[in-house]
Amino acid sequence: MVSDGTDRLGFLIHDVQRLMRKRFEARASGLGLSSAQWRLLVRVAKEAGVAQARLAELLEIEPISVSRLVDRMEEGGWIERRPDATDRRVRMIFPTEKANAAYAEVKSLAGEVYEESLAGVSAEERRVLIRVLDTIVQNLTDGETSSMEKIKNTEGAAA
Amino acid sequence: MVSDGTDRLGFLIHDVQRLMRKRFEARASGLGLSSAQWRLLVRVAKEAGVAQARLAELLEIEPISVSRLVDRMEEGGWIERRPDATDRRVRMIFPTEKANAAYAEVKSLAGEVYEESLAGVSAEERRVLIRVLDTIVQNLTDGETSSMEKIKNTEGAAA
DNA sequence: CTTGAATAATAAGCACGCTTATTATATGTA
DNA sequence: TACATATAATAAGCGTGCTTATTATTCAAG
Repeated sequence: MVSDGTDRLGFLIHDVQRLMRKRFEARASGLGLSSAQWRLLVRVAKEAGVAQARLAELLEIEPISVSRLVDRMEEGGWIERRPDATDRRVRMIFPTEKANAAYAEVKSLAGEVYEESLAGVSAEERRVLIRVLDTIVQNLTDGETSSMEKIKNTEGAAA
Repeated sequence: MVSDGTDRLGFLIHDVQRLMRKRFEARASGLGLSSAQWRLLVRVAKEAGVAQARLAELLEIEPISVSRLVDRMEEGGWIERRPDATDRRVRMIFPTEKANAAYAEVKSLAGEVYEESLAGVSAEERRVLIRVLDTIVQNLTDGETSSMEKIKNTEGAAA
């Protein structure tokens, strides 16, 4: 059945993501914190001192994306880089006082955006939404290292 | 404590969008068509000769974003710009033969990505997903115009 | 110790969204 | 007609993701 609406899934997800980001950033613009920066900050708040490479894993983005995001966040005074005593390649990332002070406020602000988004959506529908989105992430994350990576690694790996 | 998972909504939507786009572009990379270009192509296929400004409305992105997207798609041979006889400001956008030839293939390719994403998701859950995403788009689109006169809640079925 | 592979971070440059500003053309009004 | 305003498209430049390549450092073998 093509008429169940799933043929619009990509368009819908794309629109929802863009609109939610826009709405969040309109709210947070006073603070100078983007939604990508907020995502990173949440991780750093939970694991102060985390290495950038680990952050890239947690956020599921590439290390270079973390690097440039951290550049801007350091400029913005949200985080700071400190050297790791045991591995000089590593930069440990810590939230600043400014970040800790703003954390609760931004979190509740994000919550507001979620509530606005979900106006008129029942508790049961919300549960289904979250469950299905979790499933999609798993479906798309699993296959990521199963087919392409294996092929790619066969060229020089277990020689 | 409202631990229904909606506090992760922004993160989930963001991840799903990124993963779906990545998956689609991995499939379509042979054609050289990105997901943004595919979205535009769908519109142009339905309304050949549409003006860029109208495309911006339909896609809900800014005219400048359309302008640069169209630049790349013209270079890629997917669309062509033609002058409008009655308004010299306007560039009418037409799909090329290449686009028409690839259309069905890319559409089924997008469908494959949706199916992979939704593996293990029941028909009922899919219906809820699409309905809720539609609701979110409406919730977030309404407030955008900042107009005072909104005709929302026009759905007759309140529960 | 030395060599070579792996890892952490970064640089360069692209796609696609944005805001703000500019150019060309159309249109409404005095 | 002439002028002011509106509209279509584009330019410049930023943020955030990416791929590919480079540098510094660590680690594993010989």
